[in-house]
Amino acid sequence: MTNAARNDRGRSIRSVEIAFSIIDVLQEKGGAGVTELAEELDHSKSTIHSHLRTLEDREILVREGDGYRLSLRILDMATHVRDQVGNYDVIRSEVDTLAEETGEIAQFGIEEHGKVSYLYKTTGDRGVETASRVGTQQPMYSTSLGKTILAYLPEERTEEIVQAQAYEALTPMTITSAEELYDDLEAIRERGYGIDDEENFEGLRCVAAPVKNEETVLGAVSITGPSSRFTVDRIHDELSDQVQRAANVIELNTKFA
Amino acid sequence: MTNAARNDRGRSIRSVEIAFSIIDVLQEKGGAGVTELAEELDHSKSTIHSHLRTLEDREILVREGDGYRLSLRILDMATHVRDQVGNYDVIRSEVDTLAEETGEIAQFGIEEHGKVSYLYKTTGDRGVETASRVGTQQPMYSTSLGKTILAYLPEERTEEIVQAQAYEALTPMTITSAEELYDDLEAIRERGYGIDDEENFEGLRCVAAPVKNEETVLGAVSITGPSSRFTVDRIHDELSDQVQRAANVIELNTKFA
DNA sequence: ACACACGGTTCCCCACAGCCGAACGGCTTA
DNA sequence: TAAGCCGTTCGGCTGTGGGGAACCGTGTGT
Repeated sequence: MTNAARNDRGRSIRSVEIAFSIIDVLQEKGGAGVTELAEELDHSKSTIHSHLRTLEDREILVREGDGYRLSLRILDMATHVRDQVGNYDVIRSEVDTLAEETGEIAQFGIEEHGKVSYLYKTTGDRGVETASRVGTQQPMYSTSLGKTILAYLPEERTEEIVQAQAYEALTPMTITSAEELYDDLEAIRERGYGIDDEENFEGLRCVAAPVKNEETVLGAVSITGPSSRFTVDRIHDELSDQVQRAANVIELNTKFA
Repeated sequence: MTNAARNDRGRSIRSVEIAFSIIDVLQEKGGAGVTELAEELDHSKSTIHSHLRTLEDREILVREGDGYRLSLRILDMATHVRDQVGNYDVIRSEVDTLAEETGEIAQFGIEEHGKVSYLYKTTGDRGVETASRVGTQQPMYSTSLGKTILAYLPEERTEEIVQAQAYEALTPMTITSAEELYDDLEAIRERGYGIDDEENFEGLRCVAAPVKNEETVLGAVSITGPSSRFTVDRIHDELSDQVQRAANVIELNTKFA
């Protein structure tokens, strides 16, 4: 699963690929040496060596004892990225509020590369542990965030993403065809919020509301909780209002590009 | 100040340099298109184009409307990096405590590339604004964090860094020679904590204590405040104890490599 | 104490990766 | 309709970046 040459329309730059595969390994392993990287990535030591030198000069990584690890410059990059997407402060405070009010997990996500990426997440005091972490990705078709965003993306882009999905059944409830998905998107547009009814993870339900203006969706806010506390009724009567309110506040404090 | 070929021992890989210069520009500008990048970086559009394609395939950046920006994958990388350095949770909670107790700015930093990099920072309720942000860098010789770390680095590395500095006088108080610096490092080792007496920024003083075991320094904790509230006496009598206590707690909860 | 193994580093050479220029296509503005 | 601006595609020539092998410095086992 490491090396997959997927998208071969047009050439890719090999040495850049190598550089980033090095970074990937360093991220996973949390540090490695020349020889280790060389055999892991199947390149000569000299090749890896000059790459490491280049990355070190760029201060992307640091010598740490007997190997290399990624440098804190990444943290600075992360701060910039965060601020570029939307009004991070507002997003954070609204998501935090949501988590406090409900005691559950609240999240904000956007679409990237046909998947949902989490920009911010708070775990309320009785929040269940989930796999998602800030910066990680989940499928669009199995999450309330993903489906909600999808419902408000430009038609063309929606089409593109819907068609490109592999539709793996993560639970018995997962949507596994483009048709079902289109139906659900329609339903979301009608009621204004999206639901994940144990479609991504058994025993968990989520509600999400979009942050958008007339033409663009920025992303969506969601709350996640165990089905026992998140009954379908409670979602429609109470929780949907809360996420929508949060989404509105973020919307109002966001300059759309 | 953007393109400086500094360190020419050994060859660097050009295309990787280009890729990262693109990333740098995208970080600064928060997004740009092919043509813009091409002239900014003085390369042909086709070159930039294939680089962008490569980076997009790697999901390092995303098409956003009429340009590209860095993707949220960076946030995930940042999380990993944070966790690799030390026990992030403990560092955060201790630094937070410090900031609460004093109401001022508390920080944790490590040495990277001969500079101090900030891993975590909290601004207490009356904390002054400073330039430092998480992931950014400051000189070793003008900050309490830098000098304190320097005092406990392996002799060889200390030497190397001390010699490599440019010693710019940021304020009238800044240490501007290797000799003065060596003296101060000696003083730090004797008393166990380092002081920045308006050496980095006029009107601000800092105290820092190292996090180390017998052979290694991980980094250092510091508090920063206006000289009016941070009198020299108060630093020695009271604040130095507080940073040292925090440093100790972090130390005890850290597995050294 | 020695030699051996293992990691990082250096050197040089050659193939081909990657950079450029030019031409193209799509979209907006006048 | 034409002109400008953008991203994209193409092909060719050149220099760069990848590989192999030899080197060095350090740690390890006997």
